[in-house]
Amino acid sequence: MESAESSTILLERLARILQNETHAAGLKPTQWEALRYLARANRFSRNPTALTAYLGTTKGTVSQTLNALERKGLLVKKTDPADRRHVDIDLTEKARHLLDEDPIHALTDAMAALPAGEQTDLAVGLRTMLEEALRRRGGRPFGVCRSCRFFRADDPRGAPHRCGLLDVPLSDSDSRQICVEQEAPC
Amino acid sequence: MESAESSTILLERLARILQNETHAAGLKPTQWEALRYLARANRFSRNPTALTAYLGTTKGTVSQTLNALERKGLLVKKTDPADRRHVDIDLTEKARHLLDEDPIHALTDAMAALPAGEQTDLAVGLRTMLEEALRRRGGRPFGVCRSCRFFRADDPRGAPHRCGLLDVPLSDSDSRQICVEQEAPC
DNA sequence: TTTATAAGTATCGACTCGATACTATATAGT
DNA sequence: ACTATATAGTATCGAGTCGATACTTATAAA
Repeated sequence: MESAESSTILLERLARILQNETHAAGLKPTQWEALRYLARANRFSRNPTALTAYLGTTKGTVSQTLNALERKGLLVKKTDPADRRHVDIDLTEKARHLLDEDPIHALTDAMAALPAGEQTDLAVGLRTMLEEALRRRGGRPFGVCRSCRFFRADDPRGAPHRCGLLDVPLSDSDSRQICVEQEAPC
Repeated sequence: MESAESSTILLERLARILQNETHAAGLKPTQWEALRYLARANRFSRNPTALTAYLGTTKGTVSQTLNALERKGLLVKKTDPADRRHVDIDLTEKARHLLDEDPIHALTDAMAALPAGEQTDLAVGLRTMLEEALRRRGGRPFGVCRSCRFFRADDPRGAPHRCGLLDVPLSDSDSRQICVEQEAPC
């Protein structure tokens, strides 16, 4: 179909132009994207493997990107004593302040200026395309914890909520963050 | 607005993942994009400056990309004798054959699989976002010649059509190609 | 004839990206 | 317990992107 092809080209071109707009504060587009993810990910998801899946790249590349961000003093890595293969990443205060000037905000403004209907339609189409792209490469959508089929609200044992998959207690703020393990309800 | 922010993040993430899918046949995503553009551009638009505007990058970068493609035998540059500052780019047969295996085809299939309504809505939203992004950086949308306000169909002087801006004759196939100068009717 | 502008190229440094090879660490299979 | 084997990350390579800056020609304007 002709229009599918032109939409595709539109999407590719828009993708490129938007990427190139996010060269601010001495950070590369990928570095911003990593920072954004890490700021929104829960404690099971702030590690190189999860970031690799999210970015849709390879672990080698992610390792380099994380090194670059570490050199800039934007994050700290620490090894999990329970399983010394695991690395946990924490953003620094500097990184959190930097995220206030995220160049993506200009894009959000443009998006917010769309008529409400168009905005929803666009979001639906984008999500479908993303899910299709992820399905092709065997990736995960990375939803928010609360929306997971393993999420158990109002845990009887003290903690506000609980993860039925990993069987760990969850705070209210945990439940609002992105999780690698998230799966849509069946 | 919350949903504007999540759509933005969606778009950024999709952008990245799609870009990374187009690493095929030893070409980089940018090289594919340049090839695609050059295959669709008319004779006024197959030059480094137009490509720079289309890609939304800088002329230095484009110069390098063109050099890389020339080394691979995918294009030929030639200087315009009338104005020796101008360079015209021609794709080789090799490039045209390569475009048949353009990795973007997989994406087009995904787009074509969307319900017709969603597909149109997505296209509308994408176009609006692209125009807004271009407006911000002072770029041009690069429409097809026929849809230009300077397009004159059925030229009395022999040639099928004519460009009212550059005052040159246009063939039928010219009129279906992308033009840097294209402007929407007022 | 200067001077300005336009079109491209060359080079630099930091970084991405896929690929490959490698180092730990943990888990299964026997 | 002992050896596969899988998992999580890191290191390094080569080609290329990308913004920035500086530069060369070539044309146009004052």
